[in-house]
Amino acid sequence: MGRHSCCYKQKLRKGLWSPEEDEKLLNHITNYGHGCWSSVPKQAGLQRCGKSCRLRWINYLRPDLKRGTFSQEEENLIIELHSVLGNRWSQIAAQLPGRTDNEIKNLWNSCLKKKLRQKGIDPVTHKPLSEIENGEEDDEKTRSQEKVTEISESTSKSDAGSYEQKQSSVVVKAYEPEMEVEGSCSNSNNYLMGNYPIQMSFTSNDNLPNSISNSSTHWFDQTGLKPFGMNSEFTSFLPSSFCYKPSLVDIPSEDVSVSSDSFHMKNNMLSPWGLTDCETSIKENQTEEEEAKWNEYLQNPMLMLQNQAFEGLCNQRKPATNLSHDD
DNA sequence: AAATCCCACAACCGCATCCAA
DNA sequence: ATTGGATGCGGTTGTGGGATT
Repeated sequence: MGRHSCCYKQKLRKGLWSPEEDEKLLNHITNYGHGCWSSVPKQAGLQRCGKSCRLRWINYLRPDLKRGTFSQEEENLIIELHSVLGNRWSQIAAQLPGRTDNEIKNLWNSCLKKKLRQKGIDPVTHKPLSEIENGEEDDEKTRSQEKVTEISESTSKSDAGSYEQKQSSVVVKAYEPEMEVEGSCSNSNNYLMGNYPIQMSFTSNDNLPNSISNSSTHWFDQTGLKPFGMNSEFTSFLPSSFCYKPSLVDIPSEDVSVSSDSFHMKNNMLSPWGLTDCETSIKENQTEEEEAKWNEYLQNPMLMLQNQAFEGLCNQRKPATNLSHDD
């Protein structure tokens, strides 16, 4: 027998929505908002449960829905995000404006899984099917680097009419706190440290706001879309999705110093805290830090892709504990 | 033309989590 | 600390329409 659903208990309607029901729900929410979903059906004059109304609104009636078929770029992004997030459909949907988790889940189950298999890729692990069959060990380093390459390629090829055309190059860096920093170098270094800011630099100022100068670096929040300090001039031109090429940003060694629990930025470098000379602590509690980082990854899966690649690159370096500016 | 199959999409179900009482 | 309602999420099923036999 099992549990009775709320609709059964209350003898409410189930199944497909009629245009009249849609109109009632749409009118009600347009006029009054949804508020408490459980009270919506009564207020809107619907013989439905609140859960059903919520779902109908989210998946069909919401005015900001994109509808229509998924573009190739959207499909690529879903595949990339799925490789990081797995079946966390709502989080994947959060990266695709106008798309719902249900829509993406359906697309995945009906189409993308099949496409991946046809390409010889296992849709669960995102590894080559042959590799799984042979039980081969992964080369994390190689895969991570390949992943960034793939993203770079897909973003550079994609959406040629919009953001990518305006930007000749955008580079991004996410900092990794517990990563050891390679010391002593006279030239520029790829430092891997810190965890919150993403740094982007622009190598062309074509179509960029005046505040973003050629070859300058700028700090953004974890989404990569909102600058620290909220400057509307920035947000107005930024892409609505991940339309930039992730790669490492070089920071001149004289601009930063690092100790075991903090890093220090000098020489008028732009920082996310709006200070030119600032210092921040790195949390000592590893468990909390890992948890926080995982939450961060969930909010911005691109960070994980980047960090996977960075870890791969970092593993190729010699470990070092001190940073010297002398060499 | 009818039956069957396949597919995409919509909706339901059950569980987890949150939060206020 | 417990409880129960509200909400969110992911897995699964149902439905309708087009393609195929």
